[in-house]
Amino acid sequence: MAPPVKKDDANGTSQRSRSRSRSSQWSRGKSPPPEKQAEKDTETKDDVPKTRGTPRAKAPDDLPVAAYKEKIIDLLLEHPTIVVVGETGSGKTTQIPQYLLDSEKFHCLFENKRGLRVCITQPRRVAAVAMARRVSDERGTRLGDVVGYCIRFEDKSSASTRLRYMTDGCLLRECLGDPDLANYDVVILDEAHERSLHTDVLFALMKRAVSNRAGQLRMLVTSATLDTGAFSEYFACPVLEVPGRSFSVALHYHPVSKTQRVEAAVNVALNLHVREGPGHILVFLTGMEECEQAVGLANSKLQSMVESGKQVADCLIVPLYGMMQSDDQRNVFEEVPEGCRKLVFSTNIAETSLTVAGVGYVVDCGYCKQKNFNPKTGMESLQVTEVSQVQAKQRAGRAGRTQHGKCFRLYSEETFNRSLPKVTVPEILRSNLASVTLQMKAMGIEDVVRFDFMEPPDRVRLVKSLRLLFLIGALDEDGVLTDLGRRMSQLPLEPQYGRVLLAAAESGCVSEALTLVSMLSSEGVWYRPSKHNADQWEEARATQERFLHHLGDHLTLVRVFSMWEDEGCTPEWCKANFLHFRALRQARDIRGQLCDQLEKVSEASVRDAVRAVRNRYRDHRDRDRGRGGPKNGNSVEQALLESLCSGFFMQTARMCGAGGGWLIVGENVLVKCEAGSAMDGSCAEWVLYTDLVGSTVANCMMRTVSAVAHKWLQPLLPKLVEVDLKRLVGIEKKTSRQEKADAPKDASQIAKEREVKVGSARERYLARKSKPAK
DNA sequence: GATGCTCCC
Repeated sequence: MAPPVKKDDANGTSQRSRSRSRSSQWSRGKSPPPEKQAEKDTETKDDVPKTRGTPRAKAPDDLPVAAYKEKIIDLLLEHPTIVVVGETGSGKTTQIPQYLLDSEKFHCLFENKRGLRVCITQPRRVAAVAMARRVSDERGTRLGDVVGYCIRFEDKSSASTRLRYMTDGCLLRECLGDPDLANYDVVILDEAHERSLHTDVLFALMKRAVSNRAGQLRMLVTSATLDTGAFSEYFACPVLEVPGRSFSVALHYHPVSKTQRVEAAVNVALNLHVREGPGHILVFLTGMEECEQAVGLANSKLQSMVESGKQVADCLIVPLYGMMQSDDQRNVFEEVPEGCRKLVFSTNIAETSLTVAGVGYVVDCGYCKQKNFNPKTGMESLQVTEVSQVQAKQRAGRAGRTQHGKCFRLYSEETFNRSLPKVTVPEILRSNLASVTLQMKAMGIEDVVRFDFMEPPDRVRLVKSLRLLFLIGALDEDGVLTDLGRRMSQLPLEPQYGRVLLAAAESGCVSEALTLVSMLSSEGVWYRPSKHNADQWEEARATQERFLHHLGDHLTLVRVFSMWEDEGCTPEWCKANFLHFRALRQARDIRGQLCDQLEKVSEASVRDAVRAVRNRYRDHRDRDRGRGGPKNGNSVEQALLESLCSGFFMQTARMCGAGGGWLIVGENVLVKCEAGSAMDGSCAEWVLYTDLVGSTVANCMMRTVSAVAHKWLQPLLPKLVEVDLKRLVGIEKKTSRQEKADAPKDASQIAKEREVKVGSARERYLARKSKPAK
């Protein structure tokens, strides 16, 4: 463990009485040291070889992976693809690329004489950067020279770069222009066990590329779990196991009912605190509310223990979750004085993304939240789900990084073995595939439905994504990529947003559309304090209400962004207005990138248009400040909403009855706006939404909603019934056998028509019903 | 009667 840093305590109060006040003071008040620290750079990657004390450029030569150096090279000489299983701390991410780079005999394998080029993918940006830094240090070179990295917004590599660390998403995008990856001789897909969406798609693309390149492209897949059957079967390749180097973790099972998990977790944690020796405590819960609740609970329980005269050591109690203010998040990683224990209540952010140093005890509630996209309804839900066995092991492993640890699972061993799924459902089976499908089409993969995925997504999911791409004009009726589609694929966006930008570029609102799409792409602009803090919660609600635009949430977002820019893009303004600075800054970065890329793919000149708007805005700034925006702004606002329709006309709904909600087009589903929406309580005839959220069809809500005019939708809506899925999927055209297969389609057509009739009958009924009630 | 785990281009 790192030596404890002397931290002077301004209060000078006694160790004993401090436990409560200190924790609250640390988690809020004192601002962090004024170092210019990038967000979330506190992360350390599991694989980084540990060096004690001051960092040392040389890699420790006792890394477990070192013993396998020759074996890895030989295997990779012999097989185009291999899988390496290495537990945390084996050094695989940093060392293997160097072994390849330094091996004479490995170089001989390749015909090209430009020098070996290796690409190593990571699921996370920070990891890609950290790994590149580390390896560059070890080799004593300048970052960006022999060793570099490439992540969104930042390419720190050059023509001389041999080892290129990058995010999986970046490599996927690179595949667009270069499907066989001619730029590389070796590709290493790291952290494959995480099964990120992009890595899963890369599996398939790489398999193809390896075969196309006939021996001149080698691939190495690394995974942390032992469950590699799926990998070796899919790639038909050997698996090499490298031992890890972490401490043992003793498992304890302590089943509690699902509803009591927060309180139980707090009790177990406090018990550990009172009884056990050194080592911080990390508790896994499902979300922000639970973490905040647990912090409150733990503080008050500890307080009453102290009051009842119990001997309790000092303890810093903090929450940790992604949406936390960055100062607060940083406090979690600060050193504590000797003798003081950290008790961290965290979401699964601490599972892989962030590492809290010095953890000796883990409490695992056995649940996590998982995002799920329902292709049938287009609904996104966030569900509390049982963790997988792999995830549970990952959580437990967090206790054994620096010492022998203990892990308390709030479920039985039987549950672990019988009920928990072995692995987490891969993202590709839970996600909206529109973007992935479009990219594959753009790479020339025609038959997406029968593509050789390692774990093929649902047919419904794939077909739905094709349908969506057809609706927005990215594919023609035979599923062939259109020119419009090619341009959309070039933009790092969900295809629907890409469609909106391209439409906006033609209709004079491109600057506003760039702002809107950037705000939508950046997550969580609104700061919503925990409900446990009622005053702050209400203050936030009231403050945010002032931004609302009467035409909806989309224009509200545009307004927020331009006001922020107008106020100098400061974090202070964000704080005062309950907005996430991080999100706005991210939106600004995205906006810049999109502006450049849209310029390349759009026929109109985007940069000029944006500049013109900025100048106009500057000239009129003082006069126009205030809620309405520019006087002639109405037309720009309408143009923006109209552009929005071209990407989202299938996500619109019509007012049903008086105040009864809206009925989604083409579906028989009644929906409302999410609370806090600008359209909540509105009686706009037609609304458009960019997200639909909820857990069941019965309680789904529109999120980010705007009023739209029917005349904008009218020309677009007929497309909804025009789509012929069979043609789209690419099933061969009319044969006699085919005609038979068409019969059920007619039946479904009839069913659909009936559905529409029932829908309108229901609508009339609801309208009647709500009238006398008024 | 109700709200947001985490990443990525």
